Amino acid sequence: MTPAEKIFAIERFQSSDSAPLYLRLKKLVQDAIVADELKQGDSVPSERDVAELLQVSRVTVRKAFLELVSEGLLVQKRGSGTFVGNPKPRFEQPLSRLTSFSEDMRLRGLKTEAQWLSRETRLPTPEESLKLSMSPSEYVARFHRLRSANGEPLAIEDAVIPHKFLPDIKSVENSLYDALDANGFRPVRALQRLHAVALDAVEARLLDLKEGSPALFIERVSYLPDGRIVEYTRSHYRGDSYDFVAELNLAPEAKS
Amino acid sequence: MTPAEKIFAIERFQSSDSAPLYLRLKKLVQDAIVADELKQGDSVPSERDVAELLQVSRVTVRKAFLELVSEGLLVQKRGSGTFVGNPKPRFEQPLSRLTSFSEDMRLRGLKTEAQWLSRETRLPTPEESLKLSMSPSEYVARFHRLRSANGEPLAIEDAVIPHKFLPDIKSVENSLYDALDANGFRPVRALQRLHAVALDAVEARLLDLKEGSPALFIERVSYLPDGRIVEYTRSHYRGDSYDFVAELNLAPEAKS
DNA sequence: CCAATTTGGTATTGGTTTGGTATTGTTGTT
DNA sequence: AACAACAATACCAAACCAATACCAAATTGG
Repeated sequence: MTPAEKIFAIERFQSSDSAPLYLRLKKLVQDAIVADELKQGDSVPSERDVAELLQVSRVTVRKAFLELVSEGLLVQKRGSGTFVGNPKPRFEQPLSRLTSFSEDMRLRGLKTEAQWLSRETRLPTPEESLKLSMSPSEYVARFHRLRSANGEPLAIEDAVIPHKFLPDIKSVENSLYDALDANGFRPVRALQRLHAVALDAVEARLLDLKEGSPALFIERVSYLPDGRIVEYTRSHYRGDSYDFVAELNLAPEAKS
Repeated sequence: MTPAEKIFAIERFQSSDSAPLYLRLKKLVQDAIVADELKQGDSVPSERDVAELLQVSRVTVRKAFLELVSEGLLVQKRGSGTFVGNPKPRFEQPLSRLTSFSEDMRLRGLKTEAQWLSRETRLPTPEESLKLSMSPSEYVARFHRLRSANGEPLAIEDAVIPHKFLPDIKSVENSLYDALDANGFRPVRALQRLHAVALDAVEARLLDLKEGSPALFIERVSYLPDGRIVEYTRSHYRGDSYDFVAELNLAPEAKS
């Protein structure tokens, strides 16, 4: 018996409960998530498979899944499947702010400029497909720019957005998030990964530095409320002019 | 039977697993690397050869190889072939957790080592006085160490604590926060500032890198519940092995 | 040096799997 | 009797998987 068959066991589903079938299934999935039997990112059996396991129609399964999707517990993608979403940020308190470069600079009172290196609609690279969880045949909008503040180049930013969230790439003038917001697709959270790198010749020239100079490399994936990935951005921040500041709180589980 | 034929044996490839062919092949290669059957730099049979061995199309093999390439496990060169890459593990630290290096590594189940570079009580430098908001005539305890995980140097840490919070500097064996906790002075929050730097000759030698290699420089000031500053630490994390990860939430005030 | 060969790289197509929608029938409630 | 909720069947379309065919860089051998 596979884990999925265990979770979607007809015995769990059939109960003395007289609730409608779709509500019972909904609760079954909720309980499995709470019990950590289904974790974020896990794939859920297809609607047809669940329908067969539980001996109900696929539309009944669908109705249950749709409610879970609207609550962020599940994420669905036609042709791909159904996956457990991330309904709640892992940390109890927001510790860092999700802002775009423009907003960040504005908050600091700096005048920003952006030089377009590339702004185009094209197909994603395999790596971008993976990070964005999208089909390689689905178009993306790419915004590649050199960001400066007070006339000084500070960062190279390479953002990739699924085209469907930003049909008019010309609408992005300064703030990427403003443009996404205008289309009703503002991200609410993101996962960011960063480490130090040495700039290659091209990057160094753009940032007015020597090849090999240290830079902060940041890779970010951001999410809509319903769990869909809306942005994948890679940035290089020059090491000598850009500090990231974070205010931290004690991690409760770190108590020894 | 050559080693390659053994690795890419159709028996290993065919399994009861119902996963797509390309994912099975991907896993086969990953497993061979983990088992050290394929080592860094080894050449991998050509796509056509693997396709023939496993009786699938070359594009199916290609799809598996492309994902492995994007993850750094394989490297491809047209006309030359496919080789095992250098998938060195990268350590990750959540950027939003206030933990010491020891706790962080322990949470990951890694064996950590620390080599003392310096552990002494002395007067603070002017910079340290400023950061700690203390009198230059007040003693501090300094803990300067090279931190490693699994035998590999990862970070240089230079922590300064006002002496009054840590009278017995010998009590710090592994975790600085454990020792502070034992004295009732565990920090509850911190302000951290980070950017990329190039390692100088001394730092580079400690971390087994070339002078000028990129590193992440983190400066942290942490606070007791009553607002007193309890720690000022400067660390260098090598850029090639250490990722910081942050999960972010939308800043409400950033709405435009 | 150059043609042939080997290798990775790309475009296109068709079948299958998956989610998405429309419509219809049954049952309970008002 | 009318209506809403529940649950079904049937059909549509996006995405994935896997194939064939062709292109081009790099290597090899004469």
